[in-house]
Amino acid sequence: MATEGKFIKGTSCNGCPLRPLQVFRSFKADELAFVNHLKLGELAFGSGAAVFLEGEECEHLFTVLSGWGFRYKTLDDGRRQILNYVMPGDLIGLQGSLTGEMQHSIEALSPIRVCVFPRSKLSELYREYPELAYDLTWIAAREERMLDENLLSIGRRSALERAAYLIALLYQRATTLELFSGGWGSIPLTQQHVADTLGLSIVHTNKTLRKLADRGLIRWAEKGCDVRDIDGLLTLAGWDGLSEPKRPFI
Amino acid sequence: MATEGKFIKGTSCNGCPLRPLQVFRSFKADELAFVNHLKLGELAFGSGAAVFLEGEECEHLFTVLSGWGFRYKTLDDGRRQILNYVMPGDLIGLQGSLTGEMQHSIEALSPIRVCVFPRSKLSELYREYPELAYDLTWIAAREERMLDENLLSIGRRSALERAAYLIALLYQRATTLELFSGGWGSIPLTQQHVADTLGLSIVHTNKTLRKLADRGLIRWAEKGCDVRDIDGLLTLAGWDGLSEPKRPFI
DNA sequence: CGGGAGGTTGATGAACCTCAAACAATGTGG
DNA sequence: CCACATTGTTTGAGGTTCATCAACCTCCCG
Repeated sequence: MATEGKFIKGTSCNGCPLRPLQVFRSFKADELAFVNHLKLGELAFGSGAAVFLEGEECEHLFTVLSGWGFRYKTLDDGRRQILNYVMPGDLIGLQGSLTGEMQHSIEALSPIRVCVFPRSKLSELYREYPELAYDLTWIAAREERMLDENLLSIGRRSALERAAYLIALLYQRATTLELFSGGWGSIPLTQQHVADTLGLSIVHTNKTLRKLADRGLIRWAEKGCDVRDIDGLLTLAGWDGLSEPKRPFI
Repeated sequence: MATEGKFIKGTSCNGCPLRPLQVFRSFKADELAFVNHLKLGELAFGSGAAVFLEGEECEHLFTVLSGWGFRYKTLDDGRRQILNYVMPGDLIGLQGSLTGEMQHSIEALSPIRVCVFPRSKLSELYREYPELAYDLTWIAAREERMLDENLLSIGRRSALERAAYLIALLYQRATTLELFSGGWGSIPLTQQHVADTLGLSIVHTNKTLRKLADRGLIRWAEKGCDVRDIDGLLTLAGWDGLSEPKRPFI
């Protein structure tokens, strides 16, 4: 896999698949026009492709249009920590655009399409569209909130609670985005990904997931995970669940 | 302790203790005037005071002027995770200002003074001062970067490496702010704080810190920690150290 | 003088990691 | 078509790391 992204030029924001979704706020006409003006085109990555690599210069900002990915960092000896997952509507590369160099990597979990913006036009955005600028800050703050939750989970929850929290979170995020609507869909993960998210070894992750499956909370499918009992997961994790009101995206 | 904050009205930005520091970018005259216009006054908290509590409505933004504090979250049964430390120049309450309700708590580690801004004037800032707006996003992205590092540490480093990383980080952040200039200063922590940051029990934290001390890397002082060998800590943690160019603050 | 907060230490067991092996599913080249 | 490699999952054995419990100690303060 790990294919380079394929570039698709000149697609308009009018047919954006995100815009109809309930979760996202609607744009005013001039904002939409401006975002359309920002947009360079789209990129498509195959499953397993590197969207960004740590240390790279970052000329572009991406908004995910479809597909799953994950952000991660590694230590020198190869130990990997997954920081968060990226899903449709998420903005990626903002950190890099502000500081010049990416401090983390991003990899596609499934085939993924992103919308491409040049970072050179960011200052124009800040000057001309204060509400979009506010949205950017809001988006950064949302990411921060997710990281806070994640840190709490890894630092203070047991392996079983952690796994329950992770799967419940991914399930709810995906549900809000209507990714599972119309029948079925699995969370496209390997147990290695789960392990690297929870800070556990793959062996212990396997045994932990088995416990969740034995309790009827999840089912491990071919290349992924199905949720069987979301309330059970939430209870086990001691978590209230996701509350996301209408939110901005760019 | 845990005293309520004492409010001090009408202090100007001209005498701001942060402005002379090398780390911070300088303001243009009109920006400075605007920030001064934003500023309501200052608040002083005693050591151990609650600056913010999770779930609170958040009317104000604070910029730390002096002192140390920490951000944390807790699970229902009381387990606590420290997410990050706040030091002079850090903006706190941004998350809450954007989403209405604080998702984490902040407590003072030492006596702390903060600068108070009303969140109601944020929209004015975004409309009139795009560069300050950009700075706000930048600041949010910086916090995100620190959380990424933290997550990597807790998820994938051993207890000893984690402790080394934490102390090295705090030491370097403090050094950049010239907090230890002119002789001596310790990082004002208890071992309970270290434990809640690293996701360890207090007993094991104690044994881990003892190992660092036995190796001559740190010295545990009365109510705090002195760094003896910063390079040793960095090597042990497998970390390059902090690289912070001039950065914005509000 | 007593009490509380913070630090230190040892014993014991649980949680988790590493090593090792095996299995199923899938794809590849001959 | 089969032999073979690859990727992902599963399981057991044995060892390390870490948590919990229980003391005890020091320092500081009322």
